[in-house]
Amino acid sequence: MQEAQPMSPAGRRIAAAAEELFYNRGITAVGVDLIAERSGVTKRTLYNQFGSKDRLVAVYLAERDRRWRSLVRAAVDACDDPLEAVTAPFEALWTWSGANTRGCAFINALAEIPDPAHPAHRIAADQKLWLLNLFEELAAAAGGPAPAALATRLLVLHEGALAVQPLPIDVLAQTADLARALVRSGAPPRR
Amino acid sequence: MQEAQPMSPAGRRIAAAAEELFYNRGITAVGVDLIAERSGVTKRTLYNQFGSKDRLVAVYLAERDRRWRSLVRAAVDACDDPLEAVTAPFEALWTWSGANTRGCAFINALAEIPDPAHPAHRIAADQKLWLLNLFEELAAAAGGPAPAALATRLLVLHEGALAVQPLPIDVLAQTADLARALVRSGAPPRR
DNA sequence: GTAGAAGTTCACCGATCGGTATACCTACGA
DNA sequence: TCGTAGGTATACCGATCGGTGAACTTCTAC
Repeated sequence: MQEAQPMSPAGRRIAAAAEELFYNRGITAVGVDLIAERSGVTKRTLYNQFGSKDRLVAVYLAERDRRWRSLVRAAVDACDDPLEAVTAPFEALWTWSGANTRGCAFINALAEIPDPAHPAHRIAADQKLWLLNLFEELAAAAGGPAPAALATRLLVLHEGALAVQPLPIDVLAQTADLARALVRSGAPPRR
Repeated sequence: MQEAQPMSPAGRRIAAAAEELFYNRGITAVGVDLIAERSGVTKRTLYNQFGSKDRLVAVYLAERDRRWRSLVRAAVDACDDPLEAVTAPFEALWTWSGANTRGCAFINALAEIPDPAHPAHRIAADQKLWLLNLFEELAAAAGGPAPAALATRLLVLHEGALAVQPLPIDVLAQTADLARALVRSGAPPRR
């Protein structure tokens, strides 16, 4: 998984069009013909570059994942205080979901692709597990009492904030506040 | 919207098959032919009963919503302590999502149906707003200081717990614990 | 005894799905 | 100068999509 995909100009245009369409309209609902037309490219070129729709879907998610991770990493690295760093992904979330009202691309992808054998399924699931792991590392580094439990709770908060994005309510600031409170107080009562 | 749908036997079989298929495979990915075959019914009958696929999708979500709400209502009503009642929906969630690993049907539907004008979109969105409203009512009844803010946070927790369902991690118990801690810390001691 | 609702059978519709075949054009490096 | 990689244009494939038309059966209620 180390390939830096030296995409051709046409390949990049296809990937960009695919991302916009897949995210905003859903993966299954968007046909390859439409993607080709939107990127000003022949269907033949699309298949020369990506081989199949499934592979294009995987590239779409992998590329989005890559960009998102680098945003999160940057937010974490910008923190001096290790306690502050734990909730940095929530700050990144603020930046990431600007005017998006379509929720999380990876959760949405899991909704459309139930098959665990599909490469796109793995990419989407791995993204969540990566974040969970990051939370745990950061929590441990901050010296809290139960880093794994805290990480689980932060992940739930994070995914919850994303999940309600399509609704006409503003939630991000409150969620970030709650996350910070959780981190500061250590992990609340184990039963 | 008060119709109690006196469905015919065939209609009920169609609705049952549609629910199973839509939930487990995704709405767009499932064709009407498959639903008809699974319910042992002709496509003609399906269209006589529901008129269109869109309407069948709406019925699928409405029916699921109805069942879910009655489960939540029952869980709430079973609580004597109004403080305990606030987190009753999390207990209902425990019952609701038995072996489900496909997440929330309504979030998934929103992922596949971006068009706000689609009836199914409204049903899915309304389900979340109903829960938000319920949380606020329960929080207010319990006498807490900021019921609206607490309700928002509980909704985020609830949706987060559902959203991570497809992942191989167990989260429900911890989320319910956190929800209870939130309620307890936000409300003044009873009597 | 008969009307009407519910359901079946089966053929059919145009559109779109993911994917392929063939042939041609063009810029560029050895 | 020539091969080749990247791209275009166009036509095509079988399968499936959501949806319809028309005639026939079966059961039930008035």
